[in-house]
Amino acid sequence: METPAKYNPAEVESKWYAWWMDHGFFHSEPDDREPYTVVIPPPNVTGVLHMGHMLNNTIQDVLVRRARMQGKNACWVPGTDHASIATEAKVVAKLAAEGIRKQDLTREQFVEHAWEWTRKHGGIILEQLKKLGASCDWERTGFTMNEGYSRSVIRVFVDLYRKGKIYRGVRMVNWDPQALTAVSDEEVIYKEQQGKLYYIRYAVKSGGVAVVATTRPETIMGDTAIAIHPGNPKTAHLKGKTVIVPLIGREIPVIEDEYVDREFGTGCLKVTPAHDINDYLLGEKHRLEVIDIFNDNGTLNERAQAYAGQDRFAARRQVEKDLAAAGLLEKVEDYTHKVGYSERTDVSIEPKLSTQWFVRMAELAAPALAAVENGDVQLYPPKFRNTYRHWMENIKDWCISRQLWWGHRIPAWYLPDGSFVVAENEAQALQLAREKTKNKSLTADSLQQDNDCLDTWFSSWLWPVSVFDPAVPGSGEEVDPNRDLQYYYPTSDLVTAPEILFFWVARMIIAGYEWAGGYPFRNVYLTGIVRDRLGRKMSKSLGNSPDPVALMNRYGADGVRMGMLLTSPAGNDLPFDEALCEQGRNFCNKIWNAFRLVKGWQPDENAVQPAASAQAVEWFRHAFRKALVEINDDFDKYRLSEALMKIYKLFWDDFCAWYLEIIKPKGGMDNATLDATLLFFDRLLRVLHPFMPFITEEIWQRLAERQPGESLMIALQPYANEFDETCLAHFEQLKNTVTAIRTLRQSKNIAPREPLELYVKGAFDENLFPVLQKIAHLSAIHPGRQPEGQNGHSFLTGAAEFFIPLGALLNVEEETKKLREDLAYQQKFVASVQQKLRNEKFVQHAPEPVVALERKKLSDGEARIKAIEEQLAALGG
RNA sequence: GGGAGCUUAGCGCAGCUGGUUUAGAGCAUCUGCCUUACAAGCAGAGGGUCGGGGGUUCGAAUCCCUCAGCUCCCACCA
Repeated sequence: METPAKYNPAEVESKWYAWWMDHGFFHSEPDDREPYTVVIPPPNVTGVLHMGHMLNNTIQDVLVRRARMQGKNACWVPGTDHASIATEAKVVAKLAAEGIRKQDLTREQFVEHAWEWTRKHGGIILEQLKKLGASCDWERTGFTMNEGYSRSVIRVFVDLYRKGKIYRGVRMVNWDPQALTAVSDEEVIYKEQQGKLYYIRYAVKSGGVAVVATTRPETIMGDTAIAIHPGNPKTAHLKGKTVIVPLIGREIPVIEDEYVDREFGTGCLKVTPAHDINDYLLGEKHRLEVIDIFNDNGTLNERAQAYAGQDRFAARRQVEKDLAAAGLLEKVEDYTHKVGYSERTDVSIEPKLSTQWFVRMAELAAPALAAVENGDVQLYPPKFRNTYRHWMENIKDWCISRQLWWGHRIPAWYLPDGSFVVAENEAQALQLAREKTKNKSLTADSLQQDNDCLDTWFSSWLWPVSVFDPAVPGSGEEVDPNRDLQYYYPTSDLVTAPEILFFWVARMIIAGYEWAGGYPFRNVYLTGIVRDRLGRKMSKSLGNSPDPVALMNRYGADGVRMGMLLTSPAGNDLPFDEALCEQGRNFCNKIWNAFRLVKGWQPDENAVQPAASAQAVEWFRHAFRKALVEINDDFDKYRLSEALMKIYKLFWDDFCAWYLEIIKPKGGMDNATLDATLLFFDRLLRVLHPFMPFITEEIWQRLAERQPGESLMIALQPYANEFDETCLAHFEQLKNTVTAIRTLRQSKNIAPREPLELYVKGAFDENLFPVLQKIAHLSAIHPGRQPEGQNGHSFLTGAAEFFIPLGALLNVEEETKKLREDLAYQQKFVASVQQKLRNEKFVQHAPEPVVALERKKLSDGEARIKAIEEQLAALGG
């Protein structure tokens, strides 16, 4: 096989991905091995790959590939989420562009359009993941609207209903007037906004005036009271009075409640129970009338009298004008406040009373809270435990109905009398309805299924269960023990964004305990949020996200993977910078070139292994082992970027810059060294493979003859062995010595290969002399004191003294100055250590090893001072 | 308003239960090199009184208090 001079990622990546697929390496079936399972956080079915996905899926792939190479039965389940609001919004927009309005379609027609859209766009994102190298088991690709999956969702709903954990109720919900649906609290984004505070005069029936401050003057038509603080003298004169709502002339009472802030505005609060959550609570408490003045689309209704039909914002301006004209507007102040916006449509949320379905959460949440508290489920980084606890302890009931068509339709059927039954299907519903009404002649036609869909998260929370077992035991019926669920559940690691810790992670844990007998995953790795250079979150709306596919084309998938991982410790934000991908690409290039070098070495049967090579092999063996131990430790702690950085340095610095340079043959390559080198390369590729799957497979296949179907991705990770610290320390000193010599050459303008002589005195491993001689380009190494009467440069590494004769090259003055500086530094150091040791309290209180260490520092320092003084003397200084 | 976290070289970070660290890598920067694996490279160098102040201790980047700045989560004062 010829080795191309340039590494071509595009070609290599598509080649190996297809080959891996052909050989079924991604597919998993239960067997005797230990399972390692990951379920993908399913992206929106019509979504497009963004940087967040890149990060998230790279991390998952690293974990999965590594587990596979540890001999585990790795199974990474991919799939997509039907994402009801997001998808429905897209379909509505697409139809609108074609001149079709949703309200002109039947539910069935609309859903068919949505399916068509899903079939067309769904899966694009999965194809993009393949380009990244994701080793998912594509035969298990899931979808939250699959038949089996839908059945689980419905069963779970029915099960919860029967357990009394689902109820229907009138509640204040976050209404999205554009999507015409309620959205959950979590889907409301509060934005700081420049608004106005209007001071409005309400006439008091018995004479006088009450001034009320509000940001929403258009809601006065829904006012049913004015509230004051019972202990506020400023408003005491209003107690028990009746006031008249401006413009519409309705009479409303003044109520007293401690909720009212005496300091804010005028101390007088208008109460609009239908349009403000706090007012609603006040209204409930004081049994106030509730007057809803809005239509679902945000326009005002007939109860707003003259303003009926106007949009809420237009009405606000009109009301302001009319109030001003009537002399009822005392003043208007600028006011900054926060307004809730719908995450999906970005229109401002209207608090609205409506009948919705809710899940009672408190009891369900208890085991899920305990799971994280007692460590059954580990969060990485652990700081999220606090947030998790806080949320779970204050959990509120979950509004699960959405006024949408795309999604799982709520399995409730209304009877002619207005009551309802909940069942898995229409037939069962009919049966229940007949039993309930004792009317055997009731027909399906007389049942009307609820029009709403379930919140997307009501299906996502079953993901780790349902992808393995579509038939969740939800109805209380006996379900066949499921082979896959038993084997793969609970999953091992979940990798996701912290922003959906509550949306999704917490609810999956809840669902796991409720229906699958335990936690759904052992570890949760919460990734950072990918931001742009300005620190803004990358998002489609800002258009500040680079196109991942273009990035992969430019830097190779391996390069981008490395770029994503290098600086993304769990839970920290990742300010994305293309330079990181560049670094990744450069590393690929380095690996490729190292391979070209090694591949070019032909074994020479007659060549004898040089001493330097033997030493280098011995050293690198230990260096590799040590790095491996540290890398394994990093993995155990989910410190992937640190693990990667260690491999990066191991390969680039230790393997390429030191090891390969030392063993580079001048003539023929001996077998012993070559074999060792090929083995090292093989081991390095194994450790690298989870991070950079493509280039490692390409090189591994070229490194030796392989059997058909043999692949690095199913090879085993090396085992961590004992390593020799002494050997590593000796080599470290060697490196420092070489660096000192190179620095000397640079400062004296001595060419790198100009031979020099070296005198060594003191502790230095003589076995390393051949290595030192070779890479420092020395003509000779003399053990012993520097020769008398020669000018030269002296330096220290560790406890060894070195001398290099320089003759005329040496600038005595400069050298003396340098030595004096060094001397001063050492003296200061020794002085500080002496001071410490003179401190009786230190010697008494500090543990013995610490004191001994200080003593050693002192004696080493004194020895160095002595050596420097001798050198100065030799220079005649 | 409540809670959590962060602040260490130009940048993004590591430094775990205080003592082999008078602070560590990476990238960037500067200097010298086209040395037949690699200029997407090689060799070398510089750069931080660990946000400010106080305390505990023989000893603090590390523990405590306090101030300042930033971030996130929760709540949503009209």
